[in-house]
Amino acid sequence: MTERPLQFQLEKALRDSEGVERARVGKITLAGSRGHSHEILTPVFMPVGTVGSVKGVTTSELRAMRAQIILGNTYHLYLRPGHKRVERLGELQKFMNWDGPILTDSGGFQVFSLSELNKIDDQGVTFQSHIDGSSHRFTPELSMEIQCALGSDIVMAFDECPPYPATPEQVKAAMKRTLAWAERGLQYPLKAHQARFGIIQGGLYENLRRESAHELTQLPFDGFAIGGLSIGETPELMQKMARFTAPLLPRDKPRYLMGVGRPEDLVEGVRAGIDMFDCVMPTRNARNGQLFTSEGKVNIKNARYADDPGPLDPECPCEACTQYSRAYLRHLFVAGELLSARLNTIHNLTYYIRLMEAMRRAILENEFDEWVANFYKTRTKLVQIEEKL
RNA sequence: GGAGAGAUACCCAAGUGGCCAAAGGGAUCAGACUGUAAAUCUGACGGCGUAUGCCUUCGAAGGUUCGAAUCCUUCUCUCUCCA
Repeated sequence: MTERPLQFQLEKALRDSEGVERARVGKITLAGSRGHSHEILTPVFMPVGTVGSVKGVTTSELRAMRAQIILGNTYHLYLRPGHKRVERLGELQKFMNWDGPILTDSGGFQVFSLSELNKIDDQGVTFQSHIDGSSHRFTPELSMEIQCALGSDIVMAFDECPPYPATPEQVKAAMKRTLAWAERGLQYPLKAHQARFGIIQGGLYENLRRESAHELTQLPFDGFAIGGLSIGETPELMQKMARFTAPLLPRDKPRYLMGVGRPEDLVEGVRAGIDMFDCVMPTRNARNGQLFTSEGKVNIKNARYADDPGPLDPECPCEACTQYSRAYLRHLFVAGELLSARLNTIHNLTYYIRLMEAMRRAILENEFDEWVANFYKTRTKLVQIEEKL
């Protein structure tokens, strides 16, 4: 009897005031390729490495900050350097020298983000490459073929992420298509170690989310993702939909909120009952000079840090915080030094990963509510200081 | 000493009678960023005001004109070439 490529052990779940299971702690075990299994402690934040690189940092740096799993992107790696080449070079894990697990996004998000360059029909999507304008056709089958070649540990279904705002009819059509594509993708054989996640769509319509979850969870996926959020709606609406959708997903499988988000969105996501998150925010914002700290966000380019000899975040153990001053980090950013992007990225990812670790600990120690209250109190410290000035 | 060119906002630089508080770039200041077409994008950038507004500015002083960064006179300074 072959083991499933993914097993999820729910260690603890807290109930909210209405008795619904919410914030939870668990352990994902992935079979892994080449006989190396992986364990992921949840809740977890997954750094995004779209083109086979978490921008600005090495894989040894990712290991040092205790990143447990990272993302790669099907569409981007298919275009460059080509999934077959990656496979020849030992699959994505070996190619990028990352010994941990990898989740690949299916290219579904690019249906949304590159919407001006594509045409969707029931069979698939015809893209124009953002690199050279050449035409490419993606189908659920091709997405699976590419992810199979990449050898990722978690394979995402190829979905359609409709834009926001969209009419119920549009969202419903995308949701139905996502469902049909999910079933087609499941027919495609993957490697033995590869787990599959389905993606719930339905926009901001509760009935569509419910229908999507109901249908999709009948299919033999190893985990379920909530897609189609954080695409322009307010954070409050996004959080509300995540909170609505999370309990619709099986309690014995991982729940993944795609593309989210700000630190407070992660807190609200965990509180809603989500296990996995990914977002470009810590890496992209790092390159743009916005840093997340235990006291709130810091725009390191601000003039007020020019003479600040203190650490970026006194509570952070990362290299940027322990070895350099705010004044120096600001100088690096203003001067356009590459080291700025690297140190900022190391810091933001460290902050995100430690945030998840802290939430996991708080849940296990039955202190989650207090922890959340304290989170909101301390992270507004900078804002309060500003208001006083 | 002779000939020529020039002086515009923090810097570089357009502008040769009204559409000019003055293009563009840089610097500076601030903001945004949510399954990465992003080391990207947006805004402010003489002063005051919420503002249609008012005040001060294009080397200096004076003049022409209804109106001047723009035309005239003188002065100051800078650069290039020739001696």
